[in-house]
Amino acid sequence: MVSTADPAKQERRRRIVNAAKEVFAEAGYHGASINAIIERAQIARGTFYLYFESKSAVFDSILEQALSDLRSRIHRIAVDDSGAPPPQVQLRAQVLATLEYVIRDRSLALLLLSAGHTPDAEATERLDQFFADMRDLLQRALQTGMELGLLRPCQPELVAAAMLGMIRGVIELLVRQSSVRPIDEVVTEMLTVALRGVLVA
Amino acid sequence: MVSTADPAKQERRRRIVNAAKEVFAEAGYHGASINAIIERAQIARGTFYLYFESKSAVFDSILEQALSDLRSRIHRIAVDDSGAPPPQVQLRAQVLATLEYVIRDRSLALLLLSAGHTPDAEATERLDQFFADMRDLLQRALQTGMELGLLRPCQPELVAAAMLGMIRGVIELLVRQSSVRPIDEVVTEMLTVALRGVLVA
Amino acid sequence: MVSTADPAKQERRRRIVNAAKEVFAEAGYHGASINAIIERAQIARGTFYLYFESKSAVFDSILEQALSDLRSRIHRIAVDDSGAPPPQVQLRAQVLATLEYVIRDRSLALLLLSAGHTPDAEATERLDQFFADMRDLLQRALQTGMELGLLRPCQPELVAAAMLGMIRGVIELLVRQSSVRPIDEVVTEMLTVALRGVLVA
Amino acid sequence: MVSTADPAKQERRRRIVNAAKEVFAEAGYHGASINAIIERAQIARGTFYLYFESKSAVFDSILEQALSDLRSRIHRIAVDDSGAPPPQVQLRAQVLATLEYVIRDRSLALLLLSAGHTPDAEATERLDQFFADMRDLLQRALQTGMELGLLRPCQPELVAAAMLGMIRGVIELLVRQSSVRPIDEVVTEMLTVALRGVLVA
DNA sequence: CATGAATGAGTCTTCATTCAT
DNA sequence: CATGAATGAAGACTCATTCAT
Repeated sequence: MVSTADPAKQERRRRIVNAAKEVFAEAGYHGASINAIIERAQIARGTFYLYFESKSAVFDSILEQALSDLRSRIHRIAVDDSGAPPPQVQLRAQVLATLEYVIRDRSLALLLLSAGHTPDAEATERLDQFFADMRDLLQRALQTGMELGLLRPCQPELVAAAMLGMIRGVIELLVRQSSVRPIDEVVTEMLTVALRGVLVA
Repeated sequence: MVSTADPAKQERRRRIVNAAKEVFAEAGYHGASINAIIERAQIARGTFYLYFESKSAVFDSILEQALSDLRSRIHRIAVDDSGAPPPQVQLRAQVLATLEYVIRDRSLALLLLSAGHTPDAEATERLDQFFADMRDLLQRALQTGMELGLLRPCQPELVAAAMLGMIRGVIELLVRQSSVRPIDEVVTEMLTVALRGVLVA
Repeated sequence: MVSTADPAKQERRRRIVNAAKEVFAEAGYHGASINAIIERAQIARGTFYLYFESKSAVFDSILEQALSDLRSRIHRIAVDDSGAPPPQVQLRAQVLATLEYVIRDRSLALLLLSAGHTPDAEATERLDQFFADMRDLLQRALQTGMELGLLRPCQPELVAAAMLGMIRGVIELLVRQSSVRPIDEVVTEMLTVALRGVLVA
Repeated sequence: MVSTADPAKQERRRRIVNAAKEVFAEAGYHGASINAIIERAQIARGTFYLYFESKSAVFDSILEQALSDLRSRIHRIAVDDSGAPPPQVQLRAQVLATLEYVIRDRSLALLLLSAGHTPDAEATERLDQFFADMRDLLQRALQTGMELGLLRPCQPELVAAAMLGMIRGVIELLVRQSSVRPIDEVVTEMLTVALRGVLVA
C-alpha cells in the first residue's frame, strides 16, 4: 500500500501526477509518453511504476480525482427545502464553483475537454458517465423547474445537453485564451443567456 | 492522369475513406491502426497506400472534405440585403443544414467532436481554425444583432463560445443516442433556448 | 521464348536493359526500384515482367552480357606462336580494348565497379568468378614471363591482384571524372608503371 | 552523462558494432537487417536502438571509426626534414600500418571495399572523400618525387589512382583468401612493383 | 526504495511480384 | 501482348513495461 501517508512519498506521487497532467494536456493520452512524464517529474523510469501500475493508471487517477472533486461541487438543487437559498442562487454557486475549479488548473481543464479517446475503455466510460450524470442533474433540474412553472415547457434532455455544451464551450474559451477574465462576470453572462436568451424583449 | 474519374477507383477510394472514418471514430486517431482500416475496407495493406500517402493523409482528407462541406453550408447572415429572407430564417436554415450534414454521418460526427489530439499538427490546426472561424461568424452575427437593437447587450465573444458549445453538445446527444429525433424540432428547441432562454416570462 | 527476334520486341528489351543499367548505376542494386526502371523505360509495370522474370534477372542479364563482351576482348597471350605479335603489343591491345569497352558505357562501368552486394548470390558469384578469371589470366602471364626470363621473380598471385586493382583504380578515375582523357595515353602510362615502375633509373 | 565509461555499456556497444560490422560485410548495407544484427549480437530489438539511433547510425559509426583510425596511420611524407627517416622507409611504414589495420579486421575490410551504395548519402560521401584524400596524398607524393628527380615524369593523378587501386586489389586478395600471408613480404612486393615495375632490367 | 538498461510486441511503410482486364 | 491495380511479405523503428543491481 502506498496510500499510508509517508509524506515524502506523497510528495513524489503528487509530482508524478502533476507532470502527467501537463503532458496529457499538451499531447493527449497517446502522445503522452512515459518518457515525457518522468522527465518532467524528474524521476527514473522504474520509479514511475512504483507509484502507478501503468500509464492508464495515472490517467485514471487524475480523472478520478477531478471527477470526484467536481462531483463534490455539484448537487441536486433543493427547491422545497425552505431553509435553502433560492434555486437561482444555488445554481449560480454551483456553476461558479465548477468553473473556478476547472479554470484554476489549466492542464486539467484541457485534459477533461479532450479526454475522448483513451484505449483504456474504463477511463472513457468513467468520463462519459460523469458527463451523463451532469446531464441528468441538469435535466432533472429543468424538469422540476417546468413542473413548478418556473421554466417554459421544453424537451429537458435536449436542453440539458445544450447547456452542458454551453459550459464546455465557455470553459474552452477561458482555457484557450490566456487572458484572465473575471469568472464572476462570465458566470453571470452564461446564466443570463441560458435563462433569458439573447433577444431584447 | 487518372485522378478524375474511373468509377471503380472512386468506389474503392470511398470504401477506404469510409472504413477509415469508422475506425477513427471508434478508436481515435492513434488507436486507429492501418490494420483495422484495411480489414474493414477489405483490402490489402499495400492497396491502402495506393490511395493515400499515409495514415495522416486519410485523416486529413476526411477532415478537409467535412470542413469544406460544412463551410459551404454556413455563411455570414445578411441583414441589410432587402431581398434576403429575415435573419432568423437564415439562421435556422444554416443550423439545420449543419445538423443534417453532421448527423447523417455518425462516424464523421464522432470524429469531428473528438478530433482533438492528432500528432498531425496540421490537422489539429485545421480543425481549430474551423471552430475559430465558426465562433467568429457567430460573434459577428451577435455584434450586428446588438447594433441593430435586436439583441440585448452582451459579451459577444463569450456568448459565441457558449452557443458553439451548445451546438456541439446537442450534436453529441444526437450522435450518442441511436434514437432518431426529428431534426427540425431539435433545431427549433435549440434556437428557442438560445434566443429566448428557458424562463417562462 | 522471347529470343526469337521480333524486332519491336528486341527494341523494347533493349530499352528496359538500358534503363535498368542506368538505374543500377545510379542507385545500386537495392536502391534501384522497379518503379524507377519502368519509368525510365517508359513501360508499364507488368510489361517489365514480360521481358524479365525478376529484378535480379535483368541485373544478371546485364552482367552476363558485359562479362561475355569483356571475355571476348581478353585472351591468353601467345608467346611461342611465331605468327603472333610480340607479347607487349598483345597486352597493350587487350588492355586498350577492355578500357574502351568499359569507358564507353559509363553506367555499365559504375555497375561493374560497385556490383558487390546483390542478394542474388549467383550474380555476385558470377562477378567474382570473372575477376578471378582475369586474375588467373594475369597470373599465368606473369608466370610465363618469369619463366621466359622477361620478368623479374615475383609472387605472381599477389602481383596479379595488384595489377587488376590498378586497372580498376584507373577505370574508376576515368569514370568518376567526367573529363575525357585520351585512352591511348592512359593505357601507355598504366603499362609503363606496371612494367617499369615509377623510379627514375 | 554516461557517454564516457561504464564498462558494461561499452562492452555491449562493442558487441553491437561487431555484429553489425559482420552483417554489413556479409550482406551489404541494404541486405543487413536489424534483425540479423540483433540476432548476432544476442540482444533485443529495442536494445539496438538504445545504443544507436538508426541502422545508418551504426554504419556511420563504424565507418567514422575506421576512417579516423586509418587517417591517423597515414600522413604526408616528409622529405626535407633532415631528422626524418628516408622517404621510402616512411612510405613502407605507412603502407604496412594501413594493411595491418585493415587485414586484422576482415569484416571491416570487406565493408570498406564494398561500401559503395548506401542510401545514406553522407556515408557514401565520407567514404568517397576518404579515398579522394588518399589519392591526393599519393598524388602529391608523386609530384614531390618528380620534382626532386627521384621519380620519372608521369601523370601523377593517373598514377595515384592506379596505385590506390593496387592497394585495394591487394587488400581484396588478402581478405578473400583466408590463408595468412606474412604482411611484411606483401608490402615489399607491392612497393617493388610500384617502384620498379615487373620487368627484369 | 530508486534506478535505468533491457525487452519485444506492435506500428507504419515500402516494394517486388501477380493477374484480371 | 500490354497494362497498372492489387497484393502481402518484410523491414525499420517506438514505447510501455519489467527486473537486476
